[in-house]
Amino acid sequence: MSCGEKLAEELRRKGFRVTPQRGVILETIAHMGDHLSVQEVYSEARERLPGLNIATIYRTLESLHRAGMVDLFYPGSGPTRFTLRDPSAAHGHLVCTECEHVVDIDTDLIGRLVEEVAAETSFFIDPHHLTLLGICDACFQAGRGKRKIS
Amino acid sequence: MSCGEKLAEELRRKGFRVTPQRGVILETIAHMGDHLSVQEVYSEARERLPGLNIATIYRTLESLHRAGMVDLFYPGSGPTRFTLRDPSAAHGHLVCTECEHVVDIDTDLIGRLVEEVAAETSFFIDPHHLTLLGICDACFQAGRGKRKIS
DNA sequence: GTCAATGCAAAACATTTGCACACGC
DNA sequence: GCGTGTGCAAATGTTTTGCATTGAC
Repeated sequence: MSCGEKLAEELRRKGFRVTPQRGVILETIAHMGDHLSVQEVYSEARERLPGLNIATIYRTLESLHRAGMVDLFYPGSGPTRFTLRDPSAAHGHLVCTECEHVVDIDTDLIGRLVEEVAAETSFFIDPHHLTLLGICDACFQAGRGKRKIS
Repeated sequence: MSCGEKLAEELRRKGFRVTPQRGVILETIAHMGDHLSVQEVYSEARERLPGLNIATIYRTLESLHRAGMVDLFYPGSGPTRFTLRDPSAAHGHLVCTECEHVVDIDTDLIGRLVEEVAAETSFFIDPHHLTLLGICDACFQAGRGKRKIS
């Protein structure tokens, strides 16, 4: 059974209907990997299913989100992006404001950050939505951006 | 000298022109406090200067940002918000995804988070853009949202 | 058969831009 | 007077919505 089929089954198990559109969307997401935008999935999935409408991507994504199968995150600029959720692990993103590159954050580090903030503020960071903006090492080495509080 | 006038002078000192529009915008920001959206400033400032155009707010905001006088942040949903920068202190926001409420993060805590991430990933979080999404204590007590990794 | 999902088109919303004119410095 | 800043209107890009139809269960 392919990754896409497993996801389809999970979606059905959670009470959502599995249509050909959703099948193709899941298949596409499974093949494309993380940090996807709606447009990216749309372009790719429409090749497999030409009549597919972009509103369907948005609505499917909302269903997947309600089903707890994808996490959304908001890079500082540009459209919302999303990632298939691994239920067993926290997941976060470092977004470089210079090169737009997205890097995943280590699960353990997320756990520590969540605890640290919770201990001090009684605010519980969503470990599936953790997105941090800043400067990546490559951009810093290249002299773009700065690493001091100005 | 009012807060707005001080800000106008700072802006002029940094090489930007101070127009009546910018004066009113600065005055308005100084009175309205933190976590403002463009629309909020626009509504308020237009009462003091009726012809004011919303594009001017956007452009002024960009100038203020280039001048290092305001910081932008991106709550999980809704428009970009901004805050006057206090040059002496880091500044971050906790945004509750249930009630949309925004709380400031303590300067020391930000410093520790920045260091912790930097040590482990060689990625430098921008301490002026730090925004964390999650569940606030009030919403958790009220039974909205959850505090476990699902 | 019922109700959720889809396609289509239009609307909503935030933000940006081109251009002619105004005005701070 | 030079060049930045402004108003206006239009364009852009993302996301949402109403509505009739389709199709999964």
